[in-house]
Amino acid sequence: MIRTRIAPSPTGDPHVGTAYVALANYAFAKRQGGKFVLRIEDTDQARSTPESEAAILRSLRWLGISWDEGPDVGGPHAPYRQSQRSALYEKYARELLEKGDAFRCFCSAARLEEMRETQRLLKQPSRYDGHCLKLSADESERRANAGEPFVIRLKVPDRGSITVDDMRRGPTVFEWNAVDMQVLMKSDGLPTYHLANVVDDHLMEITHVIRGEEWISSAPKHLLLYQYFGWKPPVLMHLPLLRNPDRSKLSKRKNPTSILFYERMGYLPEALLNFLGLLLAPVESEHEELFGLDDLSRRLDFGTISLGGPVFDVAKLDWLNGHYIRKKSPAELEEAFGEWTYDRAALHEIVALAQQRIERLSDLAPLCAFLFAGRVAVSRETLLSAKIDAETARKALALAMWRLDDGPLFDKATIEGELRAVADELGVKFRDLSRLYYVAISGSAASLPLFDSMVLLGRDLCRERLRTALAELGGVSAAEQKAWRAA
RNA sequence: GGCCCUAUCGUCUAGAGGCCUAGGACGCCGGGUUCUCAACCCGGUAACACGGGUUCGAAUCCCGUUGGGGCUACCA
Repeated sequence: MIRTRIAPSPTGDPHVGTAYVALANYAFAKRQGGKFVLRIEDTDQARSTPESEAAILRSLRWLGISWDEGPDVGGPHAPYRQSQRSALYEKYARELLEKGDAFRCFCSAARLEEMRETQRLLKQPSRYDGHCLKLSADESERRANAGEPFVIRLKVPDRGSITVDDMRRGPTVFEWNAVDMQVLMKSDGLPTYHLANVVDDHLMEITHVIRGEEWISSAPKHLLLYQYFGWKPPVLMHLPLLRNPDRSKLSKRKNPTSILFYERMGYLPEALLNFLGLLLAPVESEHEELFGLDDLSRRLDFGTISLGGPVFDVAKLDWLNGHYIRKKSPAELEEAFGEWTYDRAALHEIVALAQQRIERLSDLAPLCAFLFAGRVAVSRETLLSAKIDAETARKALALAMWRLDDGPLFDKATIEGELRAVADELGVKFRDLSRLYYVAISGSAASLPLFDSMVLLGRDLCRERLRTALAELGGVSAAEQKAWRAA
């Protein structure tokens, strides 16, 4: 029985890359009557949030992807949330420690940093130097008992090599002396991805690990863990990474990456699914181009999948979306629009906000139109004012984007607080800066109240409008980004 | 810097030594249809990164160069 999994980390917006990998796993499992598991990798306590987890589950469901086992539907290998499986990882880490396949490391961050710097200078691979490997078992035990903080690292051989086999790429040889002695247990007692992932994949009987290409270089560590535990490793398949138009790894700095964005923008789930599917299962003729989940399962073939990282081509997505919109009956389209647009309560709110600002009923729709739009047209002239020059404006937009990105909440108070903080940071009055935000968000300097509008629009659309306005003013260079973020 | 992956039209790709004067789709351009615009139909533009091999024959195999990407955390 084939068993695959998607293991998202609930540390932010549901990413289209997650959907892409989930789709590959789902389709591969279903194609041979296997099971597809969803597991939440929330071992990063600082960054994981329940809001993010809920959004990821919801987004995948919205796309039409379902799972046989998962935190919400349960299953024979529950729990499916790593934060609830701590005892397991502790047990296995202890086993490695006892067998001498792992060791406690008491090194300070400063020492490790210095070590890496030296290694780079000497043109050597970055790798733990084995400092704490020399500690005797007694001393290691004694220091741990004395309460000294430590991590547990994987012991990696100094010589020899390992071959990683990939369904599409075939074998790749890695020299052990270039593989780092990865931390398996953090000082907070929680496992890192590397340990948790191996333990869970084994326990959950995952037969095929289909994941992004960024994991290739840690595959040797994972395989070594399977060896140490005496477990049969899964078959590996590394998918190429989705790219920005400039070919770098798809990132929200340069592109909308959140599934929520595409949903709010008015893309249909079947269109997004088809688009992602096209990147996984190429077609030979135009007659095969339109397909759904079942067809993807039938056609997916990792043996021939293209390995050049595909650019996320929104123009093609647009075309597909148009196709699916036209294919609907008017009644279906009406229903889709109803689901997409604001609910009754929000509509009430919108009308209330507009009421005092209109003189004729016919003023209502134009005033509110920006709330129903994806992007709005902005120009340099309307964005800038006598009080705010282009430099200040660019910085104000960039800072607003970054501030609004973090934090689980996107409510009125949060937005107001963050935007006012930007004004303070720039040493300008918020009143002078507000016009910029009004134009960026609504397309006009005369509009509905800003913070309310932003809540209604949601984080994803707001971020995209700020990004669009920023691009109109010339964008932000890498150097500026670094400097501004540091300050 | 080190290690690894990768390379066909602008983009997604077909191509598994002769079927390739390299096919399709999106985009773009032109035409048709039409009360406008879309949609639709027809046509066009456009690519095997480069250099060496192997072979009777290479987009396809090998090596090198170059380009792109990833990893290099007590993040995943």
